Order: sequence, then structure tokens, then C-alpha cells
Amino acid sequence: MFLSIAFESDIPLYQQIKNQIITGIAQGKLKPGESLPSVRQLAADIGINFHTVNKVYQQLKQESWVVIHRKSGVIINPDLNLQANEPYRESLKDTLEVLFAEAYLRGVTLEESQQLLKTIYQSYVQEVSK
Amino acid sequence: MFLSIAFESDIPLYQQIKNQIITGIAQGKLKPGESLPSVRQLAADIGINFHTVNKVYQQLKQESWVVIHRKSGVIINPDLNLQANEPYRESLKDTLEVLFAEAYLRGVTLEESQQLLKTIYQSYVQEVSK
DNA sequence: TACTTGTTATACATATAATAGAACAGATGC
DNA sequence: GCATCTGTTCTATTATATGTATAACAAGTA
Repeated sequence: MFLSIAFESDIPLYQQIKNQIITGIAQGKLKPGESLPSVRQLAADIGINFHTVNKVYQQLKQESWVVIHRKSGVIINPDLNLQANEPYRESLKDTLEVLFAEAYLRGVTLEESQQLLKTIYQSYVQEVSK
Repeated sequence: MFLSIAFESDIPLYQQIKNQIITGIAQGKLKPGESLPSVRQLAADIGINFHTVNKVYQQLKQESWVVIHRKSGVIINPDLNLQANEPYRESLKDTLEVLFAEAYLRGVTLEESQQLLKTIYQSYVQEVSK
């Protein structure tokens, strides 16, 4: 099992699963072309309803993280080609503005934040491919 | 009015208000000791129910961003002394890990991210005080 | 044929978000 | 004193989000 779910968390189950799949791709734990468990299988593994997993897969498909075929099931998009377009960059900036306002007021310096970012980026794989 | 509310947003009203008050403090638009509108006044200004504003103030009070007295009403905590303790740093790291996994996969480099952070930090005031 | 696949539909329970109206005690200004 | 404003609390209702439950269907596989 490549997922660890916190049932007591206030983050919705489907969001936790989605987050871990996307970070999994970035960290190379999941490779483009690799297949994911079926909705029923993954739901059984985690111990939740298959509709919750289906919701995740539908959203991932909608955002082009995965492709779904009757034959091959759900696989990580082999041709990951997501763009950092302007709306995305805007939303990212807005999110960071709020997030780091609190961090700044708690005494986290710019240097610390940049160092943290560097460490996080180092956990991402150099080349995302098969 | 120092708040701009997006009613069509999927971000809850109370969360938008809370976010803008905290970033407002970081950016120097709101200074420690400064008083905020009463729950009824702010609600009337925005055009929402006063219970929603009350929810914001209660949370801000709970997290020590503001202090509330019968006499003075709601004021930004004059002695802002919030700590970046270990649980907070953990949650910040977890949030960033997810956030930048997607950014990374969309082609946003470490250098771009660090530059963005620098720009954001520059919008925060140097010295948070009266 | 039996089984698994993704997909869809309906229903239900619970929690969250937002609104609504009412009331109360403490403080303020006339 | 009296009216007004303050934060606070209570109950209630509506809408939405989340998660579960059961069932069914068409397409592909062994």
C-alpha cells in the first residue's frame, strides 16, 4: 500500500488520497504509465467505500493526472504535460500569500522558508518519466 | 472597507475574512492595538450575517490574533507573540509538500518558487508594531 | 459463462457553512 | 434613567460537502 490515510484528520479522505497520488508522482513513487488499483480494490485496501475512491479518480482524470480506459484501467498519464498557466500561478500566489503571512508573523524568516522549499524540491525526482 | 469578499468563491466566507485579517496584519494594513469593526458593523458592511463574522472573531481570539474586551471591543493583539512551534512547522511542511508537488510537475522551478517567496515576503512589513 | 472493469443512479447519514431571530449582560452617551 | 451599542449565547433552518450503502449496466478478460 502506497497510501497512508489518517481517518481522524479534518482533511477529507478523497483529498488525502488525491494529495498522496500527486506527491507520489512528483517524488517518483508513481511513474507515468504505471497503473493504479481499481476503485474497488483500493477502497477495499484502505477500508472505505469505493465511491470515495471513484471521486478521486474522476477528479484526477478531469485534471489530466491519469487516463482511464476500459482495457487498461487507471494509469498515471504517460504524457504528463501540465502547464503552469496564468490562472494556476495566480491561485498559487494567493495561497502562498496567506500561508506565509502566518509563517512570517510566527517568526519564520524568508531564508528559512527558502531553505524549506529547497529541501522539499530535493524530495522530488529529477526526471519524471518511465 | 479593508476586505474584499468573493461570494462566488469556493472558499468559505469566514475563511476569506480570516485570511485577509491575518495577511492584513503581516502587510501592515492592520496594526497591533488597532480596533476592528464590531461583529454587527462588519457584517452589515459586507452584507452577510453577523454570526459569520462572530465565528471569525472567535477563532482569531482562540488563536491569539486578537483580544476582546467588553470595553474596547475587538482589537489586534498588541502583544503578538505567536510561536512557530514544532506542530506548526510540521503542518506547514506537509502543506508545502503537497502544494509544490503540483507546482513542480507543472514546470515551476525551485528558483521561481524561491523568487515568488521573496516577492511575497517583501509585501510584509519589516516591523510589526504600532 | 463467470468475473472484474469503470460508470451511473438513488438513497441515506453526518458534518460544515451560512442565515435567521431572539435574548441577555456590560459599557457608553445623552 | 434611558436608549444604544457591545460581545455572547441560544435555538432553528437551509444548503452544501462528505462518506457510506446498494444496485445495476456495458465493456473487457479468463
